[in-house]
Amino acid sequence: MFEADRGIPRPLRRFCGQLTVSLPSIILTRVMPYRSSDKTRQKKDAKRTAMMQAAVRVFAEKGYYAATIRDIVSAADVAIGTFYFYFPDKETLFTYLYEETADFLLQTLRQAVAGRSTLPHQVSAGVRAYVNIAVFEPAVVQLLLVGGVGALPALESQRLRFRERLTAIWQKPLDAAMDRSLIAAQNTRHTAEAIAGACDEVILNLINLPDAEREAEAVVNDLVEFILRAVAYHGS
Amino acid sequence: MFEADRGIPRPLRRFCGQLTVSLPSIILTRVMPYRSSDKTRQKKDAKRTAMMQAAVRVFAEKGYYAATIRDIVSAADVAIGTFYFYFPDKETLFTYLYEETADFLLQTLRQAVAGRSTLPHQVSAGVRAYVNIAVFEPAVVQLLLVGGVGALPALESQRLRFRERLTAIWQKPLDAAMDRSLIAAQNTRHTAEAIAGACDEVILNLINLPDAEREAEAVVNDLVEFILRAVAYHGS
Amino acid sequence: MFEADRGIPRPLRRFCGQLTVSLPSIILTRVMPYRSSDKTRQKKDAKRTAMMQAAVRVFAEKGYYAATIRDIVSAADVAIGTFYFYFPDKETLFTYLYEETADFLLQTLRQAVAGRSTLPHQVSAGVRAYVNIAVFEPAVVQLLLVGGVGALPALESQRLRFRERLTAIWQKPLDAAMDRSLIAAQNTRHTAEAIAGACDEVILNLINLPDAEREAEAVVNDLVEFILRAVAYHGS
Amino acid sequence: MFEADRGIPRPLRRFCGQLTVSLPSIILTRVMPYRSSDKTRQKKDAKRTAMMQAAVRVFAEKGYYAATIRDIVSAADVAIGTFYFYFPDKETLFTYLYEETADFLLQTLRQAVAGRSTLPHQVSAGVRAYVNIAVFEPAVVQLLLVGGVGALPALESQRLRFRERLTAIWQKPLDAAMDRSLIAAQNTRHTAEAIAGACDEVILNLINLPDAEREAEAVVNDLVEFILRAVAYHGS
DNA sequence: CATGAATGAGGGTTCATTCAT
DNA sequence: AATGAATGAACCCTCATTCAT
Repeated sequence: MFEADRGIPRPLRRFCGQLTVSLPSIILTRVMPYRSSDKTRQKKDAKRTAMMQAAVRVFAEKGYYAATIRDIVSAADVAIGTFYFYFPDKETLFTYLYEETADFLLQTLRQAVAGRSTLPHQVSAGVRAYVNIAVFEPAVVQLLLVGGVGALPALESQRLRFRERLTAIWQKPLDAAMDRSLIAAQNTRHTAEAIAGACDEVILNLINLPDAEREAEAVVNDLVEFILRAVAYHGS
Repeated sequence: MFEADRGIPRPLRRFCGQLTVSLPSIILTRVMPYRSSDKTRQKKDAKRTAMMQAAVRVFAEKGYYAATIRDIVSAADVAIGTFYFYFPDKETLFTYLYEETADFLLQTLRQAVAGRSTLPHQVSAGVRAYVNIAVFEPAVVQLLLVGGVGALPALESQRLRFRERLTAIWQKPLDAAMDRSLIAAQNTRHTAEAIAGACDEVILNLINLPDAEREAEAVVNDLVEFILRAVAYHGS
Repeated sequence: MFEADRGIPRPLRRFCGQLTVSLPSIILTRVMPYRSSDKTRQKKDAKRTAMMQAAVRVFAEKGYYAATIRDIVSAADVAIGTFYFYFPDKETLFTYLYEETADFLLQTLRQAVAGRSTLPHQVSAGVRAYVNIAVFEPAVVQLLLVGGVGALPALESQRLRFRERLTAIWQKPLDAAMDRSLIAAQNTRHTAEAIAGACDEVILNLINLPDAEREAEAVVNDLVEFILRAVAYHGS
Repeated sequence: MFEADRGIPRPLRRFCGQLTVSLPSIILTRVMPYRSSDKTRQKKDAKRTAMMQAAVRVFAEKGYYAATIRDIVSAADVAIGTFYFYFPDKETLFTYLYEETADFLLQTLRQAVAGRSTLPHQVSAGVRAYVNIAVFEPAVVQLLLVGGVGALPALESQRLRFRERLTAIWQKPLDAAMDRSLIAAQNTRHTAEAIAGACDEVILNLINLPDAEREAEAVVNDLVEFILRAVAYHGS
């Protein structure tokens, strides 16, 4: 059914594969633009990025409160003061990382979905993109789904916005499909929420498996089929 | 389709309505068995129960780290020392409350599902029970889905077990139905995970609504339909 | 000339002598009224008072910035946490102590002056009161004149108000005397400032002497004569 | 009475007016003598001087502790490292600036007084010089009277020496006048202290006024009269 | 010479926990 | 049983100082 999709995620996969290294440079570098000697600045940016990577890992693993600045700086192998040279404080950094990470995830999903024209392809691309990120950059998913839950009260609204936007990504193609009577009549908002929650749960379980990468393909297929059934899709 | 279900949740609803008061006495009292004069023990149990109720509320609202012992004792209107008379420490209490709360939720779902014989009734009863708890005892759901996420590292395995058991509740009837070819062939494990995640997300969103109670019925219906479609149920 | 004054400061002296012990109970105890078992409260108040005494000493000796919470608690022989049980934070405590100390000093001067009817007696009583405090409770004077200078920006206005009120104490009798033509025509505001500054300087020097107590009498006399000459007092 | 004085401070006034710019080069340049190519040295000296000016301003405004090296270097528009090229450390610089500033003030007063032959002229010239500095170089006065109070314990003896020398400047002409019976018999030490303190207080209040410059003349006159009355001067 | 990234001791503050009353 | 004063480890953060470039 989704054979046509097989080719789709290749670039994403490769992209995500790079992510392990390059994600930070991609999602974390457009910070505070400032000029100085080019070399110095590049080095500084590189270090900031490295520290952010470390911070994402630590926050993802321990959650906001349990993660201490000491944890982060020792993960980044720098001194405490260095942290405060690059970032104003723990809360600001966390908020920033959460936002950037959410943007990265949402953008990736959005592009994956937007690039397809039929619902099955859209669902397949979206799920596959999500799974790819989870497998190759698990810290991203963990930060969003675990590390940021029950953290700062100030973050709660940010978290809700993330859920909202995530839901919207699914709801949009559903509305389009319902308009064209390709899926059953339904409250697409609730459906979209349910899809988002379903993906999260399955993917979090996937991450915890010893060899997530091998299971990924099956998970993608099962999730896609689950979703297409759940929305009652009946091809043209 | 689910008219027959209407009667089902009556008892649960009444039960849960009481929960606002009695949940703690119900789910929280089989603690550390010890004997003394009957009256004394009863009084003591009542106090412990009251403190646990307070603790659940506080933990659910603020999460493990942000909730302080002071928050809890002042919510329970006792002194700090009293806390340590009844409980060994913060972590132990939280772990215990999480376990008890999980048991309560799982038991309720399990019973709701077990009491029905067809998949639609089972799904309907399960979802309705979950929604009921969420609406009438939101702290329970919040503690399990929010307050306990990213909290203690020690809790992570407990959380996984909870997810496992929650998934199992859905998987069992699915396996039965698949055996009887009432649903499509599928990886029921993945399906069950997806259903659990879907319910969580939709219900968490429900709780955040201003008048959750009024929306509850629609949410139940949408979720049940979503699930039955997702498992590709085709009546006998 | 000031023989009549000889009797005056006796009570003050004795009072101030007690101050070494009782000043805290006098100037520092009308804090946050709250009730509990009488004994407990008394003990708590006593401890708070003791800690305030220690804090005054440390702040007076080292100044606001150089004084650390650790200095204060070790001077009071308690743990760090105890400090924060009694006081909200360093700045609040310092501000409070400064205010209370200023009130005590000003009130004492004001009463000394108000109790006399002729300018020489007023000047004599005022100076003697000031010197007494300086000799028997040097920390009070040091806190006001040294420890609080250049401390918190927030304190600067408080310090100015103190100087203002101190000046006013001198200016009032001068205005009265000028009205009755007992002193030369002059800008009493400037004169009062000058008197206040003169007293501070002489008294600070007195405190630094090895045996301030013995020198005190001479200082009082010299200061009184200085002031009476400076205002050009000519007896009835 | 003091008309003859009018001419006296002219040069000082003009000098002090320049001070706003040139004081640093005047009081701050005889540092650590070392030779190199003349031009280089000059440039270096200029930079050091500029940094010292900035430091005086910052220290005067914020006090020793609240002033950070970052404040100073950003006021001087250089990098942090540059600070440590010119000065060994914060404390040494402050101590040095305090000493230099004190020398400048004392020297100016001493010269003003030394240049007159009668007590009224001496007092007038001294007060006027002090007021001039306060008005045209307030940072100097503020550093000495505020920024250096309660700062470093190590500075305390230096501060006492400054007070000592300041007092001596007043005491010397008083002793001379007393020898010639031009003033009443008195403890000139105490009188000199009182005068010094009186001047400080009045002048500090002057600085805080919105337009100190306009008030300056009145302050000078009032202070001079105050002092001459206080020492009981009776013209030849 | 000048820079500014990097360091880490040390300061203020919080909060789980203990224990005398 | 109940209280709440007392404790101190550990947290976040600042800032004087160093040193490679």
